[in-house]
Amino acid sequence: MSARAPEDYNPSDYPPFGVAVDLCVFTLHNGVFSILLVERAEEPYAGDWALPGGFVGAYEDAMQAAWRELTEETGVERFPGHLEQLKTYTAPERDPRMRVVSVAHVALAPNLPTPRAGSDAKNARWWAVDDLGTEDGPTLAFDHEEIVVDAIERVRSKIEYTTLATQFTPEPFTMSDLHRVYTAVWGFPPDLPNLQRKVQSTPGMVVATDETADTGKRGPRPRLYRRGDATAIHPPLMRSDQRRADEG
Amino acid sequence: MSARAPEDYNPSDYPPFGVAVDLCVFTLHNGVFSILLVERAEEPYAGDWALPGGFVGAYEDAMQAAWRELTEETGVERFPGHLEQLKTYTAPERDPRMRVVSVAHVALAPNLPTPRAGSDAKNARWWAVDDLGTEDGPTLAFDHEEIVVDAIERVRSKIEYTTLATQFTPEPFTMSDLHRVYTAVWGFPPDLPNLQRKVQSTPGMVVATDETADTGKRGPRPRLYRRGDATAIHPPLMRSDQRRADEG
DNA sequence: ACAATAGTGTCTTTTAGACAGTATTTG
DNA sequence: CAAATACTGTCTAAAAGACACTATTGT
Repeated sequence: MSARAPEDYNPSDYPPFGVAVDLCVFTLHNGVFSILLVERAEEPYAGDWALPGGFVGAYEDAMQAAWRELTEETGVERFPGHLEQLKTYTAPERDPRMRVVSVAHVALAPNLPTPRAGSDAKNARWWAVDDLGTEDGPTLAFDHEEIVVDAIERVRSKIEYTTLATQFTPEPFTMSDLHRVYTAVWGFPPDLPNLQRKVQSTPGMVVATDETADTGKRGPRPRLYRRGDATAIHPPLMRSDQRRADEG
Repeated sequence: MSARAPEDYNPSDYPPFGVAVDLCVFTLHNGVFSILLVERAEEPYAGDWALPGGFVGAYEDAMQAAWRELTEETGVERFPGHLEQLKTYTAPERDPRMRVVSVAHVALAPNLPTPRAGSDAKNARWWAVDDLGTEDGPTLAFDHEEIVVDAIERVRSKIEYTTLATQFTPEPFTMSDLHRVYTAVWGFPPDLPNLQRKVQSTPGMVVATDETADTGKRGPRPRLYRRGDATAIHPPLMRSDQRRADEG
């Protein structure tokens, strides 16, 4: 991956860089934990799938650039979810055209619409996270596979110790909705009664409304909740045994 | 902080950036949780204290640049500790001279020597983390105060759920040494017997040697340990009640 | 002998995890 | 009324937290 330096290379050779933001936008699409990818129309990696993103402008920081790209790429007026910086990828040859570093971000939102393919002549769609890396899944451009792997792990672990799971479901929501979020993101169902106990005993994670939902299905009408002010779950809500893949 | 864009600004104006790495190097200096800062000799911010760092070269990634700076700035041959990326800071006006983004890193190591002031005509020293932000502490240049705050929180939280605390003490070490690490970093002493139980019940966190240390002091000779392969502590070791400052 | 330190054991409280049981609504 | 769903309650096991107690070594 690393480029070979010429013989007369002096490490105080500081080239100009392009600085880009890349976005790992996650949602629950038809209940399936999914990520937004765009199909590349041009070389390099034409036909492969890439993270949406773009360059940081002269008068904005990376976060502003990410918000800007987010509304452009998802086609929503005001992106209704959460955005945070993930990590910066800087391998010298990550883009064969020029030296560019990518400040990757993670975004979460409920129920985003299927992106309009025609907006800028790029094909864009949701991919099930579970299909990535399989033969049903996309081939990823650049170092985007590495970025996506990091992003998925970030989301899966961050809903353990923060209230971010509530960002995946529109308000108001039921406890079953939240349970579906955890199940979709983690890939296995936590115990619903215990989840409910934990969520409700975390001050400020959710706020009960006095309304109930009409699910159309039989059974009692479930209570509706809204997001609270709290950001942390303490102590965390853990995916115990299922968790054998550790990070540093 | 954000620069005003001119009237005719087009966001597809993508200027060249400088890309730097900044280092938050932490150690236990005489038992005190400390960070390495260098005094600036030139404008801007002459006389203020800054994080060590430098530009990323043409043929290296940020991690390589950080390792390079680390050995240069600490004056050790091979830096004996842990290094990881923290976050990237990209505010347009963070450096008044030019547009430069900083990929900040966190480094941890045991007992680093006091840096030689004369190496490159810059004054460099360890500052007690507790003195930062007080009148005994340094004034920080650029946006380095923000970076340092993020870095401190990263270290304090990361020794909860990883084995990184063992990076702060030379091998071999005693359980009291580890206890001193947690005490210094967190600012309060966890219960020693419970800490010991937790550390020893985490498979691969430490490996007992069959040796004991001669402390010079009275009391039994404590057993010596080395670092194990494990990186995660699961479930985490938490700073319970003392922890009222939460992060997102 | 005494004081300081290392390390073990034990008791209590809390929490997670599993799951039974009850209530509510629709077909 | 049956079936599915929402939700509460209960039991058990594990872990954290507090702290007593024993053992070892130097003064």
